[in-house]
Amino acid sequence: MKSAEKGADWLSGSVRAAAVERRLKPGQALFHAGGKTSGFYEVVSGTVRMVRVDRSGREAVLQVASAGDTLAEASLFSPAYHCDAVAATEAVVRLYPKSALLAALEHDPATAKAFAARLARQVMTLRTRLERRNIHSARDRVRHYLTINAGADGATVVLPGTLKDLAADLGLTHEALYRTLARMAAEGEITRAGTVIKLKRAG
Amino acid sequence: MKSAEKGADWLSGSVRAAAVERRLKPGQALFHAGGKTSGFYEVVSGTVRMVRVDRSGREAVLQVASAGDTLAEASLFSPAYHCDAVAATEAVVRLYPKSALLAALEHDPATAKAFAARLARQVMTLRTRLERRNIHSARDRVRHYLTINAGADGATVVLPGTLKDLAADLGLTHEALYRTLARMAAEGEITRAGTVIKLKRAG
DNA sequence: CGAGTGATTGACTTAGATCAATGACCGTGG
DNA sequence: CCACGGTCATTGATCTAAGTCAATCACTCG
Repeated sequence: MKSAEKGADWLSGSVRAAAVERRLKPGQALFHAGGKTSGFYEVVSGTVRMVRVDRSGREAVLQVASAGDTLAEASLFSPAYHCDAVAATEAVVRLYPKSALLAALEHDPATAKAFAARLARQVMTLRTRLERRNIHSARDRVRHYLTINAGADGATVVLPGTLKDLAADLGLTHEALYRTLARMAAEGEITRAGTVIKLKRAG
Repeated sequence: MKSAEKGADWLSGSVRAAAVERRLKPGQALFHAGGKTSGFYEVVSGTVRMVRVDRSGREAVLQVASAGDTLAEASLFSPAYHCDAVAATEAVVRLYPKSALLAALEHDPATAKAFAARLARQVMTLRTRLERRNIHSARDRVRHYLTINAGADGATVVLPGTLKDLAADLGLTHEALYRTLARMAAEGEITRAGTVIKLKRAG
């Protein structure tokens, strides 16, 4: 329970030791486009919104980061931020200073490898989630999620959060998800016990 | 025009020199789940489909990689592949051997940094594309794309491919995209000249 | 014991998917 | 040099799955 040992366990102790926490009020900015980059962040609690605003005032959300998510990794390799980050709620973030990270990349192959590994896995799961969004039917989207997240037995899925969270992840309204799951259960395709779903007959 | 200098220009010469090309017929497998990992790939031409098949035969597409895309970066950090990769068309891929990459990560900080930078940027754009898919209205999705991809003047967007390609990227049917663009043009929000779109009035 | 949130189901509406047809282009082989 | 097959771009008509609005019940937390 040493304080230096909190947070991202995929970073070496020296980098974690250099981390700095910061508390944000809702609406408070973490950084602005054009500002000098100081490192990348991990959201400890609350949610932070990354927004790109073009010169004519149009806004576009690039990412909404919640507890456990990281943000602005790419800023490590850029002198200035390319978007704004604003707390959407009361929030706590942890800054991993650019200098510490880059030094580790240079001098500590193990950390470099771990960092690259994490990014590569992130790329993989993001690509998969994006691919899922290409599926139009709600039911097939749910199937995609379930088959990919099935446990070792290839049939049991334990949801990490609420059904509403899952609905958001799938890009469905919660109502649509409830109905889809209800139909799948009614037709014997799945079995449900609270937050645990079991896949039944194949295809 | 040296052959060792083809392909991913973000990799050091030594890694690129170790690359191996392979030609695939449609339906031919590049690797299988459980197989020993040999490295990650770049698609030179054609398209390759990554598919996860669970034990009961259900399939789920994880990624569809086309010319210029890379795949299986995460396999660098894993002893075995976790999905199948199958050519969807006649295709040519380039293998960057695991050993060469990992050696570079260990001994060549510049390459490690470049590799991490590429992954970080990929994570960023994937998150943005995923965020875009959270937007329900076709029109707002198009707006999101346009404001984020506007050029230096904050108004001009040059499409990288055809409108059909864009439609796929946005998760819309091409018909829906044509109609949406037509409406936006009719209402003066954009101007269009072939593959170039200009944003007009703000908000 | 209220207030807040998740889970669920019903009724209604609509944006976008589907199906279909047409014109513009473009490369290519005879 | 041109006809033909292929793809992109575009527009119309129709249909439906999913979004939206709304109400209820179960739970948990101060």
